[in-house]
Amino acid sequence: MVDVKSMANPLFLREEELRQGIEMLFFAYRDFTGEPDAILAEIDLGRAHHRVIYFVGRNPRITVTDLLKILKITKQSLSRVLSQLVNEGYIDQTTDQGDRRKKLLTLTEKGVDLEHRLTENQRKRIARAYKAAGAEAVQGFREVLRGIIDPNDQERFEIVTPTMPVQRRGKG
Amino acid sequence: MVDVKSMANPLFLREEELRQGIEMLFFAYRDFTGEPDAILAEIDLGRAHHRVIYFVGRNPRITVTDLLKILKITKQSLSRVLSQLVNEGYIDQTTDQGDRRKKLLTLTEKGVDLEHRLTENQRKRIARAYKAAGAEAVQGFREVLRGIIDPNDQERFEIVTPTMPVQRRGKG
DNA sequence: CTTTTTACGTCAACCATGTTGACTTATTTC
DNA sequence: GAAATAAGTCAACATGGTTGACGTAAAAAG
Repeated sequence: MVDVKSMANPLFLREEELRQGIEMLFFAYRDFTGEPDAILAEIDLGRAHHRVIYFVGRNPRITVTDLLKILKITKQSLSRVLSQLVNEGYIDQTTDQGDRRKKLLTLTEKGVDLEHRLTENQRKRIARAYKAAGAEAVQGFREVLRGIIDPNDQERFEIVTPTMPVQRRGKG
Repeated sequence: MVDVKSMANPLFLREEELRQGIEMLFFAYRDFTGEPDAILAEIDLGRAHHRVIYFVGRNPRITVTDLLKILKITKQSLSRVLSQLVNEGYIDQTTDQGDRRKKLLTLTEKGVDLEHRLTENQRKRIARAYKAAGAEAVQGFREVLRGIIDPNDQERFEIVTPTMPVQRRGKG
């Protein structure tokens, strides 16, 4: 009887483990976002611009409203960075011909280039971590992280069944 | 031959999977930090105060310098929130008797109370995700997240061998 | 066809939290 | 005694969020 709490809870939901989860998220996010900032600073842009460029790149022809839903910021706040990105030729705005109230946002070639430069570090960081941990750990990583996200946005990350079926232990 | 890239790379390090990793981190962190902000707003504090309270709670008698290393912000920036927290009775400062230059920071009872209120949501969120994903997924989550963190801080999260030994596949 | 709603934009003021730079005070270490 | 360390302070500034009010064009609803 070394650890009463863990005996009582087979999923190890001890305070300590939960706190480590909190902290790992903090450290991971801190380090994850740290690197692109140097590149951004050189061209007088900030982290907010990065987020916009990223999600426009990921969702070509996205509307302003939909972008706001992803970022969960106000339109006034978005406006500041978005208009800058349009003015400086990173993003194109076109009117939706089906609904002419909507403006569709797309990265220009210049925008795509910047996006790649910015996320290169992040992709490498993730790739390194994935490789070190192994495919099975990646699957667990995805499942837990998905569970942390608000239900609304969880759909974005359907659990992908691996190409080569992996036997799962526990409730499979 | 449906997916050439995944054939060539057994660890599924495809662009798409990496990007999903990037996005999941963004969404998880966004939602994770979202909830405590409401509580903080009521008592005229911000996220920065939360971070300080959290890490002082986790590291009683921590020095200012060590706290700065965790947060990776400037002392001027920390000073603003820290002095506020001391003034309002959330944190106690005592002089280290071994090295009287150092000031040791500890949560007061009031500070502990607030810390609990603030992290309650986050702990529940993590616990929910852990429970839904299962112990094995949690292990993978930890391994990957740890790999994302800068080497300097990885030591904080030694891989814990589970109470009940779990057989690992791959390089074990 | 008029009204209402939606999508988008804009001006203005404000706040939180980060930065750099310069300088001070104790205290400890060399 | 000099140098390094721990902490604090003042000032100016940048970024990126907020609320509130208001305007315009287009679509949807009545």
